[in-house]
Amino acid sequence: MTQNSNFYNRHFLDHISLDCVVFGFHDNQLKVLLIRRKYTKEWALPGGFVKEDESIEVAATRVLQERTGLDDIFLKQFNVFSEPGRANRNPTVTDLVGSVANPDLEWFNQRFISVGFYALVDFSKAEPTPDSISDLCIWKNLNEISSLILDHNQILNKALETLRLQLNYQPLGYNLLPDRFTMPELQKLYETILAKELDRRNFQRRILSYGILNKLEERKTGGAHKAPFLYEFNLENYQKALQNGLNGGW
Amino acid sequence: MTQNSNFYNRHFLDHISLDCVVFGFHDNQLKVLLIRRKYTKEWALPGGFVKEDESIEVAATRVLQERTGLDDIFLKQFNVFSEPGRANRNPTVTDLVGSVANPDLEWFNQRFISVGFYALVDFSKAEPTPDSISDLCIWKNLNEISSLILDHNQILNKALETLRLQLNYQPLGYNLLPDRFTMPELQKLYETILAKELDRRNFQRRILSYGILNKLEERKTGGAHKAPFLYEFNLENYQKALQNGLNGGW
DNA sequence: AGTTTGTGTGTCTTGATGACGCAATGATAG
DNA sequence: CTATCATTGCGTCATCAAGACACACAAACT
Repeated sequence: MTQNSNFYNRHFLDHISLDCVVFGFHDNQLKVLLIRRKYTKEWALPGGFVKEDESIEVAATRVLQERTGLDDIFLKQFNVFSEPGRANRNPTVTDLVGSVANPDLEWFNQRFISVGFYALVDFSKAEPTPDSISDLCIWKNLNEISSLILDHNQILNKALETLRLQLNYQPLGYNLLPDRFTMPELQKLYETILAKELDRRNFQRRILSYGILNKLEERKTGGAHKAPFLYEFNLENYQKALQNGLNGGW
Repeated sequence: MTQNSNFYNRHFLDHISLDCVVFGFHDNQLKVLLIRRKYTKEWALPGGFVKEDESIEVAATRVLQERTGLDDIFLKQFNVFSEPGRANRNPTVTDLVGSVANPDLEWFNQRFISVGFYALVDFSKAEPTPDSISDLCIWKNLNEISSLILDHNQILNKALETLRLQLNYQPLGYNLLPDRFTMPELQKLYETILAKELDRRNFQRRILSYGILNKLEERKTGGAHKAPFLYEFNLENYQKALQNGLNGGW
């Protein structure tokens, strides 16, 4: 009985993979971390496999550490992708490495069931790093992402949909914005995720009513036009809001 | 390379299982479908494995068909449970079948990563049926469920938590109540899931404002006290509400 | 200095929500 | 047969959140 297989001398569970939709925010644009396969030059979500002694969350954390250099990433599993059809579209071994010299690489040809995670990271702190089968790992603007391998477009869309839902009962921004930020920046983040415009004044009133922000004395200098105030997240209340939800319907 | 193994002559993927938290509603009580292991007499959630040609959703549907006799069940995956510690607590083969006569049964001793589903079914239409390694399959009142095998208590709690969250932006009841029902019955369903009492009059106003109910002329006879009106779900609006959400925060 | 553009703050209205009142109904008890 | 009682139907009031919008202020550019 083989419970696992070798891949570059590491033990992974058969049939189980994970894919990460890593969101970042920069230049008022929502960005997603992508990797590019060495040989096919196709784009894909960063992903990985599960070691013998790892939970799938630990595995995802490890993968993200490798891809971004960051620990302590906000991570959430949101869906399992398991259509048998996924496997048909799996890259062949040669797609991945360009040769089949290593018999261990046949391991890639099995059917995979993939657990989707989405992650929120501070754009400025991440250092995108490709994995062994990729030659590029970079941020792409959400609206400039075209065709990804396999069902990765579907995974990305589902992640966005989930993020939008979560927005309704969870605070957001701490993991995506720098420590100090302006109200327009926070609003732009919301608008980008929701893909719609919000009223400036109503947005501010609502966000402030959650009590998750500290208003600073300082203003953002350097920009053209009137200098906006800087804010920071009130971590204590932010965590509370994450746990208890924001509005709570019933 | 073994991509799968035999178990009673059927091919399942290694390492992957699924567990279902099946909710039903009867006698103003929220109930969960449980099975009892033949040899250890321990209680567990109904579950199963994934065949070569199945998605995990199809596998869960098949399992639920076998356990309840029902097709077209409301089903939703809500979490993946993958702690390596789960495996340590896996039942031994002898726990499951009482002997190791069949070498295929060693298959159970591998590590499993389990996808959790919750299901909502019409209590009166389900016919609980045990699987091959169980001697009982019955409904248990939510508040009378004690210790389950492995991490099944944790799975159940997470399912409940998810259900409560969904309640905030999705209609609920069509899958759990008979075709025609009274307002107090619907309210009791909500109260049971939320584990708190709601104001009768405010509940009615709010539920009716969603436009997912048709009020019938008929009243429920037979009960002591004033006869309440009967309602049915407006399926068209109900489906719309499922898709678009109820309140929509932003 | 006036214009432009974005920001800070406030008002008005509408609608949803929570708390609660009261009359009507239908079985049951005396 | 009538009083009682629990439950239901329907309504009111106050509060608060949310959308639409007005106006003044600040910083840079012409």
